[in-house]
Amino acid sequence: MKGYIKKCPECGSINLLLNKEKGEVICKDCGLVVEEKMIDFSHEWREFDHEQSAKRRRAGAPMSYTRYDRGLGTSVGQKADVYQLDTKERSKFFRLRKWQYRISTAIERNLKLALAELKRVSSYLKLPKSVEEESARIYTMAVQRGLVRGRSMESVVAGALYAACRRHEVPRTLDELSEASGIDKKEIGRTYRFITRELGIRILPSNPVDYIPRFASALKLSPETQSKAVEILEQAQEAELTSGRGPTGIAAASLYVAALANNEKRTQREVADVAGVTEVTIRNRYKELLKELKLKEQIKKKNKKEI
DNA sequence: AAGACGAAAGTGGTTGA
DNA sequence: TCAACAACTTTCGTCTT
Repeated sequence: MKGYIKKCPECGSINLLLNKEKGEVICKDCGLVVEEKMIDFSHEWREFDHEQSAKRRRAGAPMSYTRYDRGLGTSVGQKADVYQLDTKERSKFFRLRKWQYRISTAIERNLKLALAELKRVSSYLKLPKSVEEESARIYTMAVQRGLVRGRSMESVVAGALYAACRRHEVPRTLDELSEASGIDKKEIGRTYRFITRELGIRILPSNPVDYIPRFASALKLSPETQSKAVEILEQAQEAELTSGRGPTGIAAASLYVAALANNEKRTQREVADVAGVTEVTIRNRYKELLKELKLKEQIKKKNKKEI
């Protein structure tokens, strides 16, 4: 968590002060609270045996970023007990409750809506829990830093999900995210780039291999073909055919070639569709693969054997 | 007729002055 | 901030099976 904040978003100062007690990061120069509600993960005690540990442990259910209040909400009590108080106390009570309500309506109402949307999209895409949690965390930070302003909530949610997928190496294409969330692909890409830049999240370029299993199963290709495709992909990476190219295109071309070599031919159109690229891109990658890896011979040999 | 192939023009994003 | 550029797409005509 600490690693995400490098400088003050307001004045750009790197002079940040961490206040552990309050769980806040404050900019020394302009006073902006850069991040709040941080968690201190450090132990302030040590335990030497099971009994001590049981005595000292005091945490409850795990906190989840997928709950808008992280499962730790507070609300000022219900009306029932108010009537034991005198008039003065009672008005104080109502004042407090009003404030509580106002505070929660600001950030938390947004979060509540956003996280509902996030869960919806995430379950639509059948994303693992860890990714959902990560994206919720990213979204929460984006809200705290005011990055949602001027952008639609949904697009930021989609961007956060995309980022979380990439970080956990379960890549989904922008097209899939777009279909699931109903946000324009370009918009998601823009928001994704914006929030990762602003939050200083480092994302490795996605590995084409991560796409293979999903594409292969969508095309109903055999496991042999799938591993063949991975093999081809590795050769391609050795030959430095992969850098700078769209990972989905490379994955698609490898699958196409592998299917061809294993007599499970799929049309370029079919492969292109599941990979979310065009036939032309597949052709280009395919051509490079043939040229650089001399796969032509391999395929010919294979065909001869079949005959 | 469908699929594969390639050329040409257009798009959105990155980079370097 | 703008122009050059690389990757990718769209579109379309031609060739192959």
